[in-house]
Amino acid sequence: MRNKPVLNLDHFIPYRLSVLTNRVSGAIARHYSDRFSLSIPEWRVMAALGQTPGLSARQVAERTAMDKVQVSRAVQSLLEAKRLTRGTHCEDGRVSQLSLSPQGLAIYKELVPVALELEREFLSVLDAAERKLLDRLLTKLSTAVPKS
Amino acid sequence: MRNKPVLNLDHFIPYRLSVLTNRVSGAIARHYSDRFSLSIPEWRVMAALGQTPGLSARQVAERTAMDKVQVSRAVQSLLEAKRLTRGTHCEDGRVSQLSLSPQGLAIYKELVPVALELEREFLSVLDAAERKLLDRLLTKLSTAVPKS
DNA sequence: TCCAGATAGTTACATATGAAACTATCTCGG
DNA sequence: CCGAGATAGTTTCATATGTAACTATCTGGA
Repeated sequence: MRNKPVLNLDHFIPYRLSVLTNRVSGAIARHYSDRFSLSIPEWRVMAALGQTPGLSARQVAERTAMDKVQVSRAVQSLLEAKRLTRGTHCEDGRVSQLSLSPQGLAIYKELVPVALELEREFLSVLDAAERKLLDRLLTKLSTAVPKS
Repeated sequence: MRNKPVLNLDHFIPYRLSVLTNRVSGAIARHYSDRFSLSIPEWRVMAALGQTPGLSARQVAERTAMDKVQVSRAVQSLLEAKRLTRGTHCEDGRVSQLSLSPQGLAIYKELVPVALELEREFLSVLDAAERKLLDRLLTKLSTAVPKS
């Protein structure tokens, strides 16, 4: 006698991951959108360029796991807000070179501590060993899903 | 001498969670959208009702962490596709009673094993102890983020 | 040198989404 | 019994997003 197969959402890991992630991202996004009206893609682009200035749009896309259209749009609105500068690679006219402008850098410097503090709060329910473990589990799991 | 604050995305847990989650959700979504052209919200509604028939829209929203507009739209398109039935609560005319139709149930029964298999694959890089740990960490972390 | 791909980035279009306003129904105090 | 909220669910509207088509530039082989 086969009983009907059931999927209990409360125990389904992909679902739980999704709910948790959306809440965390939402909470962080609220901070920087309130303060600087930055969208999530915009903030990601800024974070990538704050870490590594001079990246091309494609490189930003790779590092942030965004697609190139998203990056293109975020770059455009950041340029309009004068939070980014864009040059062209000297040897390849297709490639852009993006960096934070002074204004962009100022925002970045103000937001980084906020982001880190929110992460700290979020992780505060875990002790040091658990945090290390979480890091390790995320690394392992990331290898298990296809990049695209 | 203060150096500039840096946020390394590769070590920023909220960001890593987000990338991982989007890849996992995307991989799962591809399966059921290819096979039955179900959107993510639609599948979530079906999963909730497969587990607990007769829920109201609000209850579905609570259980799936979706907002009521999303649920309303998903329900509407599922009704059009005859994958759901809707009645009205006998004592409160505002409240709907949603269940999977026979067609909906057939789809649900076909997709549940697929979802579980994808979860199994996803978790296959972890051993049993690590899986238990992941479960525990997710539970703990979920208590650390505000519901809305 | 020239042209058939490849690649970087943008644009256009159709669809998805979220916030706020709206409708319908219910509840409760007077 | 009636009217001021509360609640369930829908609709509207403005914006965000993904896919596919497009432009511009580069590369490598004939």
